[in-house]
Amino acid sequence: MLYHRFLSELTSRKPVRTVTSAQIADALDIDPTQVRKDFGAIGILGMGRVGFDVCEVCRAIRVVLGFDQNHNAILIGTGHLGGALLAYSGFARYGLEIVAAFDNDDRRIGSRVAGHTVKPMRAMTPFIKSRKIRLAILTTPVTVSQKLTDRLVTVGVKAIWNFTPTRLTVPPGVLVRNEHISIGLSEIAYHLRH
Amino acid sequence: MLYHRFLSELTSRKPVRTVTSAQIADALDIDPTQVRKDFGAIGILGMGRVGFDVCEVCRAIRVVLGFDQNHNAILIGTGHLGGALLAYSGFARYGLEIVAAFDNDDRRIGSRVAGHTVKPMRAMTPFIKSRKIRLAILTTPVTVSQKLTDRLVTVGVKAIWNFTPTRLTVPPGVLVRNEHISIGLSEIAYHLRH
DNA sequence: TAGATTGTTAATCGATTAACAATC
DNA sequence: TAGATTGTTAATCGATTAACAATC
Repeated sequence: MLYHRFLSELTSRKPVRTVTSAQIADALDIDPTQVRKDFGAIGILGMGRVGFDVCEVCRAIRVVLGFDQNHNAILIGTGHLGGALLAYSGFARYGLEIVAAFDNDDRRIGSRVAGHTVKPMRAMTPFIKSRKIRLAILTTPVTVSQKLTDRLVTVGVKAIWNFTPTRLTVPPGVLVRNEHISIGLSEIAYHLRH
Repeated sequence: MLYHRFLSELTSRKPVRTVTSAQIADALDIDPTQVRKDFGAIGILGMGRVGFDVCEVCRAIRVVLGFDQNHNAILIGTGHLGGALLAYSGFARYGLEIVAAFDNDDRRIGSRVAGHTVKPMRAMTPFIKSRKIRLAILTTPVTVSQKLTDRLVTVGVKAIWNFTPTRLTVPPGVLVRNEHISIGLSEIAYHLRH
């Protein structure tokens, strides 16, 4: 992941063909052996004396991370954070497309947010089924997130990107990725405390 | 961090006095010895036969994480994401208060966002100096984030909470915490790919 | 060829887990 | 007292680092 970011930054600055493990290790402050091990693990072989082909590495990492496949997602909860995510244009780069946004609030339903017409909650289940949606982004109030999760799971959603500060319980086979702000905050608070 | 969240959830459900390391370990799916080690490391001693005092543990964790101290922060960039963060009411719980919001856009300057009047960028440096701000939250376009960071650092900011998808370079002693969406996204994409 | 960089095996380091006497 | 849970020491495991022959 960090490799991918570093390599895209590298190529965006000036077009380079190859990098050595030492260069990467220096920039990312890790051990060069580590880099070679990691690359080897995903089946990339370097070339003696010149290093690794940047394009080849990038491509392989994208495949491993799953960014080469396109995923359709729905977003639930069009408040501040939901709106910010809908407006974010960087998802396409990683193969993610938000294809619909849902909300419970009558004042929001039917309005347009960042190019999406907000749909009512009752339209959610049929939508998931017909479009075979497997990923849902949760930006709702905490009070409804667990109930909603249960509903999503029963209609076939396989991954939930949880932006609400709740720990969700799901059956095995379903992934919950928590994006909880307080983890980052704790690191900062710790640093500021000296 | 995870401990803290688990314990607050536990007490919010029903008021319990003590927990055993085994209970915590079960819930968080780790080894009970690990729990005792961690607690020991921050100076918390359990009681034989009954376990640990919940309140005492929570308090100690908050101190370690720095949540007991209050920090004033400024936010720069009042777009979608900036607005969402300004509207988020959960920061107070962790001792963080956003005391001012800045933007470059004339249409936004002077407008009110979630109770804050957006200030122009030229007011930023004097504000930081007079209020001795040590933390800045960055929700600007990527094009200006590094330049802005340099300015912030020279006027005394010690920590930057970076929500822009750029790797920032800072002098030693300054912390950058990156909140990059693509890390979470890669985990999800990986799972959906099976 | 000479030299730089790789892939891989061996050694080190740290963190996680197991075991158990001490304690309330 | 008896039993459960702790703190801590020892053992295991994995991951990181070092070393070096093979390679372009």
